[in-house]
Amino acid sequence: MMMDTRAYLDAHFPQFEPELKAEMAEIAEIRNIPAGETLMRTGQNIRSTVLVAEGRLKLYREGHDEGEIFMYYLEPGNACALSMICGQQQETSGVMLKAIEDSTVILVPVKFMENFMQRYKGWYNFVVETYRERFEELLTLIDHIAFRAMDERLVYYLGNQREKLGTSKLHITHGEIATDLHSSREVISRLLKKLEQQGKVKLHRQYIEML
Amino acid sequence: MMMDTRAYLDAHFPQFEPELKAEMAEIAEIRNIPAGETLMRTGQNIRSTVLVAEGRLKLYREGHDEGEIFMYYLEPGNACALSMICGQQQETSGVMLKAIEDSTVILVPVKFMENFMQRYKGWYNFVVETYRERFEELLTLIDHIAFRAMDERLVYYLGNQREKLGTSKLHITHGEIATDLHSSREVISRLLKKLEQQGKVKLHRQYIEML
DNA sequence: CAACGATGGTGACCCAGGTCACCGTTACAA
DNA sequence: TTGTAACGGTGACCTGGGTCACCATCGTTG
Repeated sequence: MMMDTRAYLDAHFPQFEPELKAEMAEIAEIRNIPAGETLMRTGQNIRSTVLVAEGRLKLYREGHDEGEIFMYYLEPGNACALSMICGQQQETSGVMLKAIEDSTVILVPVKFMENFMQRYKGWYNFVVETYRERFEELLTLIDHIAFRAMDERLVYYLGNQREKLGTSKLHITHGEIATDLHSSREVISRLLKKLEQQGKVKLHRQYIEML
Repeated sequence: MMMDTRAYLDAHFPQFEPELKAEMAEIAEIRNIPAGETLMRTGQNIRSTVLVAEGRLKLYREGHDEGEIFMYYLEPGNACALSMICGQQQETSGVMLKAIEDSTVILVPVKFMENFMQRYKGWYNFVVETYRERFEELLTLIDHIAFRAMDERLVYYLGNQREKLGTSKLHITHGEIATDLHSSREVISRLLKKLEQQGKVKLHRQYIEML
């Protein structure tokens, strides 16, 4: 189904003022991203704020030499906090955005940010709230990797997945989990088995059932 | 030396519009924090944005049960990004602010934030820039603890200290470094000695000289 | 059906770094 | 002067988790 910018804004950004949505519809660009594709921000400077209209994307922090770590999901109604900030300079800051479902994003050139900020409370609140949430999320990530052991991180990860994906049958491979937690498949397999013995999950081929 | 709010603003926040500074001087509160004192934000909700006028503070992330990790310094002219966000709800988000020098902060109640944001470009730019810098800093922290080994983190830490403190004689104990990196004194001592053998630093009692 | 790739299980091994125990040195206070 | 606390050094030991090697199972495609 093909929708136009205004329809997406109406559907997922109800808190925006009608006039704001009208202005945005004029200037924004729509982009479709097929599942699996990554918007690497490692060189290509995004000069637009990214609003998610459809689908689901995963945001990763990339290590200096190979390796990555999962930060958080972006869903319809969310925005990429980084893309709101990075705009002015082409700082790329080793972050990777990957679509895990076919997704649609709305790109609003950053040059309008300041103007919208001053004229629309709906936009101001949205931006502040976005920063706040992502900041919290990064702090949570920091204390997980700094203070928690892998088994605890795994439990948290699985809980998070269930919540975000809205199902307790997680169709995710051990290898993917290992990538997201920046660990290795073997370790994740071992820990999962331990969780199964504790009766917290049930392992199946291709998916994990949470109990 | 006792200065008033306006004098501090003139000294360290030259990018603010004169009218903004005038308004702020009316409503802001000044607080002095002696060296060593901590503004724990674990329960006490800061309803004000914290601007640093004098001194130097360290911001830590606290672990769930004891333990902490150093995030970054706040210096005159900086603001605590978290205090800009957390304001509305009393979310405390396990962060600790510790003065390492006698410090003075300017507290601007958050209820003025939105208003200033819309009326003063100087304030808007300051806030956006603050978010951007701190976000970057958190991302850097994340990839250090996620991807780097302790020796590399130590080197980075020392370089950072030299830069921020403006001297290559670092008056800091091994124990403090261990706390900041969330490691243990013995490990830091061993790694420092290795760095000394590599000719990168010279160890003295009470301070470390960087070469 | 055969072959291959993706997935997952398992044991053996290794190592960074956390912990423990203990000691030496320096500074400062009683 | 003598405690005493802070600081720093060092060896012994342990463990979480990363790595390697290899094998089993399943689904898909030629």
